[in-house]
Amino acid sequence: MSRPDQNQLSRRERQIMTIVYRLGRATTTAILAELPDAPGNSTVRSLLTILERKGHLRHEKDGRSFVYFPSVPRAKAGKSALRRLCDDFFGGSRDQVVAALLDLPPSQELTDELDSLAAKIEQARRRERGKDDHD
Amino acid sequence: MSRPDQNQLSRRERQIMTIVYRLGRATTTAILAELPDAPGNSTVRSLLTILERKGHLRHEKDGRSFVYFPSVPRAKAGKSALRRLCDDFFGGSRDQVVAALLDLPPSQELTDELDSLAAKIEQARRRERGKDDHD
DNA sequence: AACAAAATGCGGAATTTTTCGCATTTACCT
DNA sequence: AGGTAAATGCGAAAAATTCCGCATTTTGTT
Repeated sequence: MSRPDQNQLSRRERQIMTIVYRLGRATTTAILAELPDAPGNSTVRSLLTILERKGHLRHEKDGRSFVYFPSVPRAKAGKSALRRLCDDFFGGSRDQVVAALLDLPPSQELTDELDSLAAKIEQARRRERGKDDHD
Repeated sequence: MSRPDQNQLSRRERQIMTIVYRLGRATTTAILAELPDAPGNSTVRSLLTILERKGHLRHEKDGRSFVYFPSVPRAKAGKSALRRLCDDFFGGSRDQVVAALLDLPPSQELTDELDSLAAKIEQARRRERGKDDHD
């Protein structure tokens, strides 16, 4: 019924998390540059501090600036996000997600990806035949 | 650089939009029931009104209550969300999204879906071979 | 048509977010 | 080592969000 996800974050917090995930690691300045309706530098730092206190971000020192990165690795977070998206917009059907994915932006490399994709399907199939449960 | 999406929504607004998308259509009460840390009934109505004014929701009257639904159809919104998720968490690679999707929560029906899925891939493949651009 | 139950609309209070300036600390360069 | 530009930390104001009570309207029922 409830959702432990980032839906608890405030607007700015969320925007920042998104940017950090997209970038992988980022300094205040880099984030500032990506932020819509960019606020002042201090503002961003405040938010970063808050996000860190809340446990969503961590940071390392690089030279004289802080470099922030998600405390939950991107792959994992992406998976959660995907699960949510799947539930919220596609009735939980991975099937439909893939369908949507396939006709998303018909780009150059899609064709190439298709092969790799088919291979993955096949692989998953085999894997699925092997066992019945896990997380 | 900027993002026109729902990242502009406030926390509650977003939570509500999510619920409405998941449910398709919903009354104040239904939404209230799904909302984490459920506030009062009036509160939800306020938010709904705001979301409607902002153009994210619409409503019809059913009996004596309002039934809200997204002004942007679920399929379309889902696609946008998917594109974003793809960019933010998977470096824009649909490939990786599918990979993540496949080893998400290996459930009962996954196996069945796999077939349908493979078929879709094949279909997309053919479609892709046929033409070079569209939207 | 009168009543009761259920919904809506509104206005403003309480809380959270968001913002920034300014003092202080830190790393790089000469 | 000293100077300086660049970063950080903090505290508090401004703005936005969130919340709700109460009056009013609407619908179903008797």
